[in-house]
Amino acid sequence: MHAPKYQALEIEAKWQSRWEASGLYATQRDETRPKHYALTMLPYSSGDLHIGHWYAMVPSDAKARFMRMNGYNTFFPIGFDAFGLPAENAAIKHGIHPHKWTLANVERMRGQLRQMGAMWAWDREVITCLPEYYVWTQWFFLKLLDMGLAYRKFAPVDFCPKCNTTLAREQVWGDDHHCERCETPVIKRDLNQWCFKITAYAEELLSGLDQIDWPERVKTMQRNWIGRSEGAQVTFKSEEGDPIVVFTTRPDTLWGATFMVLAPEHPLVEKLTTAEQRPVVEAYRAQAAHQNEIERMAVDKEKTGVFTGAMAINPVNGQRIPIWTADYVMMTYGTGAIMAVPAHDDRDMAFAIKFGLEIIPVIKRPDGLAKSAVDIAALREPSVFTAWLDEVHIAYADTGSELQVSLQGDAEINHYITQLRQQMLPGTYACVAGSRFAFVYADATINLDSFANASAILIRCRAANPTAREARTAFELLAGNSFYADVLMDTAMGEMMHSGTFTGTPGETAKSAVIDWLAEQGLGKPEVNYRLRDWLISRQRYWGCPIPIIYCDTCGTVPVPYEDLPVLLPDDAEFMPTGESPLKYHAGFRDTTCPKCGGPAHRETDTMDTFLCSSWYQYAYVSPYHKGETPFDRADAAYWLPVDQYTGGVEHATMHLMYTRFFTKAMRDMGLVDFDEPMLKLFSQGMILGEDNEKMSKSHGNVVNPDNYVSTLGADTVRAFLMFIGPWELGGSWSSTGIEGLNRFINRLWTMMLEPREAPTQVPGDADIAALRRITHKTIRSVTDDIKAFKFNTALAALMQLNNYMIKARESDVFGTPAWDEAQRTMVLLIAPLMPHVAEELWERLGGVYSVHQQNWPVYDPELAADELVTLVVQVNGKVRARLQVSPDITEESARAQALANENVQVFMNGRSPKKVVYVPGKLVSIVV
RNA sequence: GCCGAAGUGGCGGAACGGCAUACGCGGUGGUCUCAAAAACCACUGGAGGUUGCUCCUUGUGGGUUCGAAUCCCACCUUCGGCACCA
Repeated sequence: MHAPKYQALEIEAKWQSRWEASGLYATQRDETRPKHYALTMLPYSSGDLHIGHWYAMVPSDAKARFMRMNGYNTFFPIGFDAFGLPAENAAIKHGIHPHKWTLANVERMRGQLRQMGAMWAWDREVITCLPEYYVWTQWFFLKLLDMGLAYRKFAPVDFCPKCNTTLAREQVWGDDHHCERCETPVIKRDLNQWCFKITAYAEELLSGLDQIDWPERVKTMQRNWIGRSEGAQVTFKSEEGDPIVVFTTRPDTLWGATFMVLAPEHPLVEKLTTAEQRPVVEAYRAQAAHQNEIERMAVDKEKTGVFTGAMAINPVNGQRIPIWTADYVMMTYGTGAIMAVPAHDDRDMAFAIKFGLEIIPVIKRPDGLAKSAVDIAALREPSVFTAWLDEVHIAYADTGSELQVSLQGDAEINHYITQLRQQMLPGTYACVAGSRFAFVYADATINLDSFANASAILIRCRAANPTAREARTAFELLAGNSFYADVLMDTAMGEMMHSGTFTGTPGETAKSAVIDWLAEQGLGKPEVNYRLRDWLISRQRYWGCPIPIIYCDTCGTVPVPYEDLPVLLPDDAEFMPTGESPLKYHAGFRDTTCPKCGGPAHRETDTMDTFLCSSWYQYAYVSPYHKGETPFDRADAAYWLPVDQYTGGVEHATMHLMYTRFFTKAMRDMGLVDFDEPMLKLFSQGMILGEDNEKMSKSHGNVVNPDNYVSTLGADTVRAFLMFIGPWELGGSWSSTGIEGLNRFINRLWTMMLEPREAPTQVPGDADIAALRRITHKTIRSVTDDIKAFKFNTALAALMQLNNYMIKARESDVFGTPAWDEAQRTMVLLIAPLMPHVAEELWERLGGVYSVHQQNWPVYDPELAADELVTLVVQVNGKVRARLQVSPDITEESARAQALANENVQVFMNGRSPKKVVYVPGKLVSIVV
C-alpha cells in the first residue's frame, strides 16, 4: 500500500471550486471581531498575469490568510486598474475597441487570479473603467474643484512624444527625463492643463510620514520628493527701485551676496535689461527657451549666463551688485531669482569664477583651517623664515619656488602674518585663505572682506606681480593656485564675519538671528519652500476618465453639474494612428450645451491621469459601484477603513503612494473619512528577476510565464518557491531548478503525512515524544514570528526542517501517538497560509472539518518548546575549544567547573590559570588566560 | 555630488554581539534498475593532519570587546532614488 500520488492540478481545481461554491472568502461585516483590511496594489488589466504579479500577490495573500486564522475578520479585495494607453494602442493596432479589449483581459486575468488560490473577496471587485466606477472619479474631480484644489493653467509641461500625452512631473524618470511608462525621453510643450493642488498638503504629507508604519526607504523617497527647505524671503531692489524677491536657505550669508541671478523666464529680466545688453540678453533667453523644447541638456554642463546691465542694491550693506540672468536658476522653484553668494555655494562659485564676479567670504570655516602660499623670491631670507616655522611647529612644504604653509586657528594665523610681513620684501605679496582671507604685504595686511578692499587688493597685487594682471578679481589670485583648492569654498554653518553688527554671530544661531532682524527691518520674512509640484492630471488620450468640464464662450469654464454625471466616454470613437485623442474629433462628445446658459459649448476632451482611478480604489472596494450621495457606503467604510496592511512595489513611492495620501487628506477635508492616512502599514517587496539575474524583459528573453509552472507543478509549488527565494523586500531571481526543490518538498511532505504504516509494536520513549513535541512547538513559534515579519523564506525553511524531522520520526515508535497527531495537525495548519490547496486536501484526509482556513492558528507552548539540553560553548581566549551538552538551568559554578575540566580546554589553557571567566547562561563560558 | 539598501560556500540565502554557512539549489558517491530518469541514503567552504584535531574564511583596512558577519570609523563594489531646488 502506498500513499496516493500528490496530484496538484486535481487538488487545486477541486478546492478552488469548492471554496467558491461555499463562499469561503465572501466578505461579511462582523462587529464582534477585529477587522483586518489587507490590500495588494491592484493590477493593470494587461490581460496577462505575469510572474511579477505572483511575486507581489502571493505573500500578500499568505499574510492575509495568516491574519484570518489569527481571529481577524480579514478583507482582501481585488480589482482592475482598467484605463490606460495599452488598450488604446491595441484599438489602433488591431481595431478592437478599448472597452472590449479591456473587459476580455479582465476576464482572462480573473481566471489566472483564481488559479493562484488567493482569498480574494471577489464580491467586492471593482473595474475602474466602468461608468459605475468612474462616475465617482469624476465626482472627486468636481469636489476638488469646489474646494479650490483643482485648477487649469497654461504652462510648459512634460510631454511624451510616443504616448502623445502630457505627464506629471513624478511620471518623468531618470537622468534623461524619460516617460515612466514607455521610457521615451520627454519634451516640453506649452499647453492648457488641469492640475491638482497637492502642494496645498505639502507640509502634512511630510509630517504625516511620522505617523505611519511604512518602510524607511519609501518615507525617505517621499521626504526627498517633497523637498522642504527652510529659509527666508528677502527683497533686494534694483538701482531703479524694482523689488527683486529671492528665496534663500542661508540668510546668514547675505553680506556675501556679490551678484544676483534671475531665471531667463523671469518677468523682470525684460524690464531690467539695459539697452546696451539687450541684444545678448535676448539671444540668451531665446536660446534658453529653445533648449527647453529639445532634449534636456547634460546634467553637469558648463554654466552659462549673461549680464543684464542692471545693478541691484544689497539691502543689508548697500553694496551695488550686478544682476545676471542664467539658466541655472529655475523659474519653477522659489521666486525664480537668487542672491548669489559664491563664497558659500558651489554653483554660485562656479559661475563667479567663470565670469570673473567678485567673491567675498562671510562665514568662518568651523574647522579653523587656513593655507598660505608664499613665493620664496618674495622673502628677504627664506632660511630664517623656515627656521621660525620649524621652531613654532607650523607645517609647510617647500616646492622650490614657494612655501606651502598650513595653519590652524586665529592665534596661529595672526602670529604667522606678523612674522611673514617682517620677512617680506617691499613690492611683493602673499596670501592666506581658508579660516581667514587676507593679502599680506610688507607694509600692510588687507582682508578680503568687502568690495572696496577687494579692489584695493587687486590694484596692489597687479602692481606687484605681472602674472596677477590677468586676474579680474582678488579671489581669482587665490583660485589660480591649486594648493588652495580645498579651502576656497565652505558651505558649513559657521561663525559670521564681515557682516556688520552680525560679525561674530555663531553658526548655530546665525540663521534665525538674521531672519528675525530682516523681519524687523521689513527686508524679508521667514519662508518655507517645497520641491513638490502640483499634480498635472490632464492626458490627451481617449481611454481614460473624462474630465467633467464644459467650455462656454459666454460663461467660460463650467463644471458639469453633479446630477449630470457621469460624462460617458462615447463608444463610437474612431481610433486612428494620428497620435491624437479621438475625443478631440468626436463631434457628438465634444459639442454640447452650456449647463449655465444653455448656449453652444464644448466639452474638455482631455481625460484624467489613470493614477486618479487608483487614488481612491481602496475606498471603492468596501462597497463597489456605490449608488447614493457618497462614493462608498458609510457604514461599510466605518467598519473596514483604513487599510491596515498594504503591499506593493517601491516604484510607486512618489506616484501612487503620494497621490492616494493626498486624496485621503482631501477626502477628510470634504468630510468623507475621519482619518489622515489611507494605509497604516506598508510593505514594499523587491523585484523578481530572470534566471540570469537581469530584469525580466522580452529583449533579454528571460521572461518567466507562471502559467507554464502552474499547469505542471501546481500553484502551491509556485507560491512556495516565490516565497522561498529570499527576503521579500529584496526581491530575487527566478530559478527553474529551485522551483523543483519546492515541488520535492511538497511531495515529501505529502508522503510523510499520508504514507500508510503499520502501528509500531514498541512503546515510544518519553524523550522521543518530548523531542517531537519540542520541534513541533518550536516550529509554531518560528513560523508565527516569521510570517508576522514577512519573512516567508525562513518560515518555509523552518517547515522543511520539521518535515525532515518527521520523515525520520515516522519510522520510529512515535508514529501514531498523540504527539504524532499533534505534529501532523500543526504542520497542516502552519502550511495553510502558504500552500492553501495542499493544506486543505491534507486537512480533509486527516479527518479535519472544512475548512482548514477557518481553523485557529496554533499556539505554541513555551514549556514544550524549551530545550532540554543546550550546547554550552567553551572559548579559550576567544576561540571555541569545546562544546558541552548541559541542562539549560545549570548553575554558573557547575558550568565553569565543567568547562575548566574539559580536556581540550586544558590543552589550550596550557597550565595557565584563568585571568577572567565570562559566563553567559545557556550560551557560553569564555575563559581568558 | 547627495540620500537609501546590499556585499556571507559553486549559486539563492540563514544567523544580526556568543557553535558562521540553517533551509534549498547544484555537485560527488551509493541504493534501486538490463539501463536511464525519478525516488531514497551519505558526503559537500578552503588548507593541513597521526580522522574523538588544527589553522584560515562573512567586500577591503582600522577600531571597540573576553568574544564581531553582527557595533563604530574610513574606503571599495553593486543596485535603487534624487540631482543647477538657491
